[in-house]
Amino acid sequence: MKIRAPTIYDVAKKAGVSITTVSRVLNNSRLANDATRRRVMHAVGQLGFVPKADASLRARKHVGIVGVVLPFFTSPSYVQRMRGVAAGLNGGEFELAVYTVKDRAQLDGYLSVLPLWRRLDGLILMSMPLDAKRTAHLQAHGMEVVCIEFGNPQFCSIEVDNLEGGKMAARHLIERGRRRFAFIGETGIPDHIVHLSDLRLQGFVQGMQAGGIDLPEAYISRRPYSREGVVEQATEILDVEPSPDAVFAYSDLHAAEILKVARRRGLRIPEDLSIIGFDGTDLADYLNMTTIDQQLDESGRLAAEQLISRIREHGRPLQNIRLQLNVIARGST
Amino acid sequence: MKIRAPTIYDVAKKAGVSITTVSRVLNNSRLANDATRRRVMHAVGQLGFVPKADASLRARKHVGIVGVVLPFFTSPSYVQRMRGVAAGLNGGEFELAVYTVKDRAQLDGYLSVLPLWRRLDGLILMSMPLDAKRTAHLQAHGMEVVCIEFGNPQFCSIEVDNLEGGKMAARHLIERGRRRFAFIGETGIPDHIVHLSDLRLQGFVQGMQAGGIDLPEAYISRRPYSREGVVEQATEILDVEPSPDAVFAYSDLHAAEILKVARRRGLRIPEDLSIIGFDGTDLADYLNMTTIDQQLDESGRLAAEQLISRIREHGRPLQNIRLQLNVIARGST
DNA sequence: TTGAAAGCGCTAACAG
DNA sequence: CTGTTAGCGCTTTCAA
Repeated sequence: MKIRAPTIYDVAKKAGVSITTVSRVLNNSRLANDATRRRVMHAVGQLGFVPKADASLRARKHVGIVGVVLPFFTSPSYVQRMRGVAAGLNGGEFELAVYTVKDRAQLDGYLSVLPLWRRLDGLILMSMPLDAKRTAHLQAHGMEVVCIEFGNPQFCSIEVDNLEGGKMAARHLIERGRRRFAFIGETGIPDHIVHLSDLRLQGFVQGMQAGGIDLPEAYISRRPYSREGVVEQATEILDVEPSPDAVFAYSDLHAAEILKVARRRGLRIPEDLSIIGFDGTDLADYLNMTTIDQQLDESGRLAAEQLISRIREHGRPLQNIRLQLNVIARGST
Repeated sequence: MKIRAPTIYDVAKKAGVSITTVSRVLNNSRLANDATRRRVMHAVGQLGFVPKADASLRARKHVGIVGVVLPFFTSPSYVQRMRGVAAGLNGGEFELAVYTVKDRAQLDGYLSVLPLWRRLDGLILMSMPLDAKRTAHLQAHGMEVVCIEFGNPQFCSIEVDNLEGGKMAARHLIERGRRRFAFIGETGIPDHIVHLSDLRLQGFVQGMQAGGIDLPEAYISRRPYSREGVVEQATEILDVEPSPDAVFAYSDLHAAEILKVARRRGLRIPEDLSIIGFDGTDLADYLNMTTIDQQLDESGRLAAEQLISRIREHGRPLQNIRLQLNVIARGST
């Protein structure tokens, strides 16, 4: 039983000829006796031999693979985007290569090296910042790119108005008659990931100001994300006096954790405390939680579709799409 | 004046390093000082160097890509397995190619063609059945395989005792003093996906019998999965007279939906109705829901690790791992 | 973290 | 017509 993939050496041995002969037969050189040729081809068949180079050097117009670069797919928002991408790839004409990136250096490495190899027809960048130098590099090597959560006039992009999202949250809570607001978000996000927490907070503050409400520092909590961390954040925020009657969470994941803490404390939701998340994940649905939907699946699907259409026809006009945000009002507000 | 395309030798000379170092930089290996990396990339840019993919492929021991074949990653259980896989790939020495399969034909297509293609060092099959013919084909072409949720003596596999899982659910509910049980699961699962619902049901029934309890047909609901479908299933089951005081759901996703229906009906959980899910997903945690944990992340991680170790050393003994199931008791029971 | 040197699978001289 | 052998450009030990 062969374990390694067969090579021309194996074929040569099996056919009782030299590797040269095998090479010649495989390359249709006329320097090859017909009987020999048959012997070689028979061995090729027996071994199921496929020349290695052919496998990847298929002189195709494109290689049929698109890459997705993302920080991880631990959190539901990335998952739902990926789900959209998979849907947009539709049918499997393009394969999907996933690159999870854990720090700036690795990201830079991928961005500089991937375009050189030409093993990828295009790249979807999720929540990855892209400076002018990287952009130029990618363009110079003809790599098609779609950015999600990071606008870039040189490439297709799919974004959402995070500032407006914050405002929507504020408006929604104000409409619900809430008055003492709090925000729980992230900070210290590594610099290879796009940071949006502060933008949403800023919108939130603006939205509240428009309603004549203030957000004192004590009601703002930002910290690097971890499940335990959010529990602490929630605990601290709920302990502030007077305690808030509404919390806007940077993500549904944050909101879910806050909800748990609130329930454990015996708070009635939404009577004692309103909670609104951000993302529009399935999780929010299962938790019957109000959230700002940012059409995650759709963003992934669009990214894939745009990318493929640009791969097929390089001249296609760039699209910089801004998806609508919507409040999905549910039981937590 | 040479017209020849530049090679790593040229790059190495220009950057004043060895070809080894150039190779490492090009492959984004972590063994490469940042300054060195920059020097090399600069030389690459200057020379307009493009690595020859076929030479690389030839010299490589393996291509550095593992594939995952799975039906979709819509449901949290797949996501968590994928998360584990990503963790097991650890560091990016291997890239991840994802193949989502929508029907039997597509599965067969991938399984017959991927081993020939040689673009993959190994394959992780999630919830995919594998007959003798496919097995032989994969083996014949030296493809390393790890099966999750489907035992196969020819390959590494990672499984869980679903029958036992059903029993555990029954025992847990009996301990909680429950007496009128119901089961909500799936049926009509397409034949390219491993079907486990009935096995869990069977274990559930056995576990109940051991406790002297019966499960009449009316308390068993099976249907092709959809969110609305589960809502209907739950509604119907809760309408049976006398109504059940405990439900075992085939998956956490089912359980989540049932929980929602129960709450909407004003049932107190767990006083009026106990709900136990299966999977041990984060979702169950967020919902404070009891579940049978099957160590999803761990299964993915192990699969990746086993696969890589077999790729590195083909002779390594096959491992057929059976992971432990655990009841995670939470507020829903 | 780096480099020297021994491969990788295949093609291309060149000799027979 | 066929085999020997020296590369090709890149990767992978292994030792420093």
